[in-house]
Amino acid sequence: MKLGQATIKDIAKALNVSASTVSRALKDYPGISNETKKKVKELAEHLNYRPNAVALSLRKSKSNTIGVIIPEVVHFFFSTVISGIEEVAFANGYNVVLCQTNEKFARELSSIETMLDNQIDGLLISYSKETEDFNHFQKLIDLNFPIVFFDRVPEIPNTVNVIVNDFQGAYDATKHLIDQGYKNFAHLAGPKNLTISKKRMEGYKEALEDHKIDINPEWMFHCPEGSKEESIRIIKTLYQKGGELPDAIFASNDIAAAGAMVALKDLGYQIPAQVGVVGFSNWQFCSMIDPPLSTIAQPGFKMGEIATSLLLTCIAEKDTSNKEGKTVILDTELLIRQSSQK
Amino acid sequence: MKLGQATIKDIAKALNVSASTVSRALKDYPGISNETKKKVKELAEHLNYRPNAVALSLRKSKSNTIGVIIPEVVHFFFSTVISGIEEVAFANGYNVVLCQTNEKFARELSSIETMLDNQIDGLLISYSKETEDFNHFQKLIDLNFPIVFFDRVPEIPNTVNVIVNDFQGAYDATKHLIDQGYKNFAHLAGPKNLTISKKRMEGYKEALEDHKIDINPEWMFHCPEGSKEESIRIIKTLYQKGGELPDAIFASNDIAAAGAMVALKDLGYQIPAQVGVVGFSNWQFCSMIDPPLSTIAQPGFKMGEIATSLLLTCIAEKDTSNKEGKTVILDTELLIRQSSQK
DNA sequence: TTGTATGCGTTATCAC
DNA sequence: GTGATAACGCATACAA
Repeated sequence: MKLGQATIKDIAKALNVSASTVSRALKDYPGISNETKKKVKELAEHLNYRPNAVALSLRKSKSNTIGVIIPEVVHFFFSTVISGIEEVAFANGYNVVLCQTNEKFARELSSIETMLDNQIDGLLISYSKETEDFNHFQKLIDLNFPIVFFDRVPEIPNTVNVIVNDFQGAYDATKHLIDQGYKNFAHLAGPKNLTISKKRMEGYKEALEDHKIDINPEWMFHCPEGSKEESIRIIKTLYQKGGELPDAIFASNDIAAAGAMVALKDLGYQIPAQVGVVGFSNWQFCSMIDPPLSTIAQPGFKMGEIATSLLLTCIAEKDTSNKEGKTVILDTELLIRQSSQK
Repeated sequence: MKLGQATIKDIAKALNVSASTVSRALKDYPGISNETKKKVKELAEHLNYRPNAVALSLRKSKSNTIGVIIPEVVHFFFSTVISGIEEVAFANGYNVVLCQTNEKFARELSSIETMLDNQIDGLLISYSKETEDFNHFQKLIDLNFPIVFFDRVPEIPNTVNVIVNDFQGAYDATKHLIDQGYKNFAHLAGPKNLTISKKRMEGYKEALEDHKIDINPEWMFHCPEGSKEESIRIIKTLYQKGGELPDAIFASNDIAAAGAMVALKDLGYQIPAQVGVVGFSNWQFCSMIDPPLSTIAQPGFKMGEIATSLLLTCIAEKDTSNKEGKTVILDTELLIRQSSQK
């Protein structure tokens, strides 16, 4: 009895019945006398019997485990999503194995391999910033393997995705700045290969166009890192040049926005009086910094919940060859704080 | 060939050899002709053969998986620890299954059960705020099951733990406030049943005693939630009473400290001129809020790395009945920002 | 009502 | 050099 783990065999031996009888008794199968049922259950209880999930996986070719791959746990938004995932998985008897890629493509590949080796029943994934080739996903999809993408979704057909309405969020943020009376707009954009970056930029552009405001391409900055330091650098360089300068900044993530604020304050600019700033994601710090940062809230927990529900459905319907894609789009919410109220 | 997963049997059949031959060929066992080795390996490559980890677990009674139980992923410190854990686990061929308890005791119990059912090789755990009874841990320890506690460690003998020097960190923080010339000290303490709370309070007290400063018991507040709102409530209530008031606050976590700052600013107090504040943990937002919050940095990533290394050692030495406990204590670092510089 | 045989994928232990 | 068999823990088709 290693590790106190009693097996069906142990029970069978002790009771002088066969293993199958024990197995059936434990699951209330018909055709087992109440007496043996009782005996078996009592002993099982007494020995603290718990079925070996590994053996079950092998037997049933089902692990009741889903894999989750995300870029970084430390990212507030993703940690929120994880909570949502865990909640639904747990409630449905599923385990969660987690890998973070640290935004590395190689890590993404190897994580998926390992998870498949471990016979996960399905995969939830938000891919890395380095990922530009989607073959590894395509293979899984071709095999009809249950997979749901969230937040960062690949541009391949017939996938199941959960995203937020990045376009609308960016549009709302930009429109809000316009409504506040700001005139000259700059945008700190995310990594080029992420759809979310593109959508946010499109939302930004469309809001400006709808209000007949010129888009200055020199005031669009790509921030591959997405770090505070990066945007401090960018904003300082821009504002130190002098000449005509933006009085409103929409950043595609809060960290970049916070960096911009640091840079602006360093240079002596008043926020929001002279420059307005809006971010994206609603990290915890947004309400704590000075001035509090207006931003677009994303429903991370909900995204996790929905993605997991969809995945469980995919798993359940795996054999019904229903290969249609589907994309759930969640609404964002504009949170107006001081950084953008002129 | 479901899901494209070829098995050893498939290879054996295709090559007209036995499964054992294939198994041996793949692992370069002695006594296999180079020719068959080559044939087997080529076909394996071609079929993209990958060993079924579940079958291996069952066969070897070893899953190469470790369980990690933490209170909350959204907690910045814990997410840092996770990164450290993943790094070391990954580098050593281990998988990580993750459960968060959301600070619930019941959830902690059921998570452990499920993980054990899944035959994890070892457990890394930081228990919930609700956990006051350690029997579930004691059972595992009695069975010699590999388990390492981090950050929040139980008061039971012969456990393996990784913690930070909470006492010293709190002492440093308090001494720093004293050195800055603050006179009247208040403390926002953590949940009573956590050792870290006690240690931090002890460090706080000892620093005051060492400098012959009176400890006002009415200015020690327990913050079971650890939320911003909670400390706003506490601080507002305190300062609105009037009379003699503290001019320095040491909070046992950054969120509470940030809440205190919000409350103080609302009431019109100048930080750090009138009141100094120091937190604990060094969340990301500390450097972004106004004024930037002085705090005690904890090496979360390193904690994760060390805890995992220790666990892997425990797993390796499981049979050598070396039941000695061990506690690794990591140094903290005082980060002096504006909130405490008079 | 219960037992026997078989298989999930792999490998260790014999045997030839 | 290679193959047959058993075993890890469990569930189930088939017998009895």
